Amino acid sequence: MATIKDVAKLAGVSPATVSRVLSSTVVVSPKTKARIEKAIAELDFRPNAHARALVSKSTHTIGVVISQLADPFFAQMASSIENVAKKRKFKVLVSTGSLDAQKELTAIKSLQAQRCEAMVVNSKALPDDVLIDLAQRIPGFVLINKFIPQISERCVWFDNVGGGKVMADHIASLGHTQIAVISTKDRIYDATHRLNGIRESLNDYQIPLLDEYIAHGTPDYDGGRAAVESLVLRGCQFSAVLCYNDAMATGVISALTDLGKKIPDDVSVVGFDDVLLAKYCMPKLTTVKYPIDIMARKATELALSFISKDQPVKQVVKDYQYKPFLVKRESATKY
Amino acid sequence: MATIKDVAKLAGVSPATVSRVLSSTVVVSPKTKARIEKAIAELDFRPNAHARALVSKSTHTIGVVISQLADPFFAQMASSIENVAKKRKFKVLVSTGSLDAQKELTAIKSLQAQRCEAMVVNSKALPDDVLIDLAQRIPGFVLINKFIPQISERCVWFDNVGGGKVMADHIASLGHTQIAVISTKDRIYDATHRLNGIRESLNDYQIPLLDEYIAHGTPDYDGGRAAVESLVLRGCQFSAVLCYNDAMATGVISALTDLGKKIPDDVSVVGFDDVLLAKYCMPKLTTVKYPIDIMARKATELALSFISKDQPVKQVVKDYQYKPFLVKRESATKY
DNA sequence: TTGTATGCGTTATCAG
DNA sequence: CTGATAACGCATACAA
Repeated sequence: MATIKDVAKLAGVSPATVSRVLSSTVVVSPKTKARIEKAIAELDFRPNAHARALVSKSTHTIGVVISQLADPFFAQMASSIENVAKKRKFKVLVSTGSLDAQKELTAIKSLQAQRCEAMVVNSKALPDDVLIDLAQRIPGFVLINKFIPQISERCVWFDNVGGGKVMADHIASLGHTQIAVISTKDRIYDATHRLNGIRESLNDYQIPLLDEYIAHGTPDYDGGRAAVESLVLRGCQFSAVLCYNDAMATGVISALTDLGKKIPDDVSVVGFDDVLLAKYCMPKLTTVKYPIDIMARKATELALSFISKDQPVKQVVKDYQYKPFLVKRESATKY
Repeated sequence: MATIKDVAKLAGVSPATVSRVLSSTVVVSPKTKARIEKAIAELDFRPNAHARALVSKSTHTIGVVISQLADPFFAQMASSIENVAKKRKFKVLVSTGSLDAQKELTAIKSLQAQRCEAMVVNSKALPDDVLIDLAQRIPGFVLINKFIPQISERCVWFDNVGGGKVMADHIASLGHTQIAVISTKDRIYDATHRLNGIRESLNDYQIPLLDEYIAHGTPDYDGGRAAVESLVLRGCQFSAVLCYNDAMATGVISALTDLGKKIPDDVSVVGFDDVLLAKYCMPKLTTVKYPIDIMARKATELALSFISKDQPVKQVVKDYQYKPFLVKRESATKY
C-alpha cells in the first residue's frame, strides 16, 4: 500500500504538505492541493491509522467487552454502542470474554494494547477489585452491567433484584401460589440477584418457594426445556414459571406444550430481558424489560465524556441505575 | 501508559532486551528476564499495538463488514468469524455498512486504514466492479454473500435461487395451489434471486403466481405483518405463504392468527434462513436453512489462507457455493 | 547475551 | 505557503 512519501513524490511535494491536505488544518495552495489529491486517488492511498495513532497519541477507538456476539442481547448492545460511536467518529473494537475471568481480562488487555481511549465492558466474571483497578487506570472505562460503589460514577447498571421482584409480584398478584423458578447454570450474580428479588417478593406474599421448585439450565432454549423436564421429574406442581431470560422462557413454553399444557391457561410463563424474540414468539412473552439499548447508549456517551477534552458541567449524578418494568403480553394470566 | 523505555530503565537494560523477552524469539538470560518481567508487571506495561504494527508491518487483524450488528443473522456470522479468528490469534474489527453503497465503501476503507490483513465482507450494495477492484487490491479479501465470476475463488456464497426453489417445491408438493409470497422492500439481489427460484419452481408445477400475490415489507416482524395486511386488503386468497426470512414469517403468523387463521391448518407458512428464532417460535418454523455459521467459518479460513506465508497446496476449488435445504418443522402442512 | 542504531508512516515544530 | 527534521513506541540488523 502506498505511503505518504509515495504520494509526495508523485505530486512533487514534501510529505509534510501531503499531510496538510489530509488533515486540512493548514491552508495549502489550490494548485498543489489539486495535484496532491490526484496523486492520492491515483495511488489509492489510505493513511496508515497506526502511524497516526502513534504520533497523535489518540486512536478514536472505543472498546467493547461482551461475553458473546451471537447472543441477541449482546448483539443489540454492541449495535447501540456502535451507533453512538459512529456519530462521534469513533471506531469500535469488540472483544468477547465468554463468562471467564481470564478471558475477560485478556480481552481488556488486548483493547488496552490497541490503545482504546474509551471502553464499555460487560463483565460477568472479573472480581470487583480488578475492575476497580482497571477503572482507575483507564480514563474512559465504563461498566455496563454492575454497580461497584468505589467507581459508582462509571457504572451503568440494571436493578436485577427489582426485576426479580417485578416478575414475582405480577405472578403473585395474579393469584398464583405454586410457582417454579428457572434459573441459569452459569454462576453469575445477575441470576442470584433476580432470584433474591423473587424471594423477597414471594416472602411478602407469604408464598413458599421450595428449593426443588428452582431448576437450572443453560441460559437458552434448550436449557429451558431441560429445566422443565427436571421439574416434572421431581413431581413439582406449578401454575407459573419465572424464567431467567426470554430464550429459556420459549424453551419452557415449548416443553410444557409438549406435555399437553396450554400457555397461559394451564401455566403462566414470564421471561426476562424483552429481547426481540419475546414479541415474535407465540404466545407473546410477558417479560421484564431490560432497556439495554438505552443503557448502552448512555454507557457509551459516559465513556466518551470521560475522555473528552472539553470538560462540560461536572456531573452530579452518582451512578446510573436503570429500573425494570413489566411488559404484559400473552404468556401469563390469572390463576 | 508506560513504554518499553520505561520498562528498560526500571529493569536496568536496553529497550532491545525488553523487546526480546516480549517476543521471546531470542534467548535472554534468566536473571535479566526475570528482572524485566518484574518491571513489566510493576508498570502494567502493555506493548503498543500500533507501534508494533508499524514496524512489523502486520496487524494480525481481520476486518468484517456487515450491514447491522443487531440482526441475529449477522450477529451469528460475526460470532463465527470471531471464533476462528481467535484460534489463529487474530483480532476482529467489525464495521457496519447498512445496505448503503457509500457506507459500505467507507467501512471497507476504514478497515484498510487499520491495515487489516484479511477481510470478510457481506456487501449488499456495492457494484461488482468495485468489489472486483477491492479484491485485487486487498490480499485477504473474501466476499461472503455473493458470487462474482472474476473473483470466484474469493466468493463464499449461498444459492438463493435454489433456496427459493426449495421452499416453493415443498409447498407445491404439499398440494397448495394458492400461494402468496412476501418479500423485502430492500432492493437487494438476495430477494430477487429467491423470488426467481420460487417462480421457476411454481412454473414447473404449473402454478400461477400473480403479481398481486407478492407483497413487500421491511425484512422483520412488522414488515411481515404489514405485508399480510396488504395481501388481505387486495382480497388475495391463499393457503400458503413463502417469506423472505424468518422474522417476517413470525410476523406473518402473528397477523394471520389475529385474523382467526390457524397455522398450519388454515395457512402454511415457510421462512428463510433458519435463525435461532425459527426453533423458538410457535409453531416452530418450517424454513430454508442458510448455513451461515459454516459459511462464515469457511470464509474466515479462506481469507486467512490468502495471507498465510506458508502457502499450502494450491486450492483446486473454483468457488465456494453452499446449498439450501429444507428444515421441516411445524408451520407448513398438506393442503 | 546484550546494547546501539535505524526505520516503520505520520504529524508537528520550526525555518525559510 | 512549503520543506526539513524530530518524535511517536517498538523490532531488528549489526556490533560488541
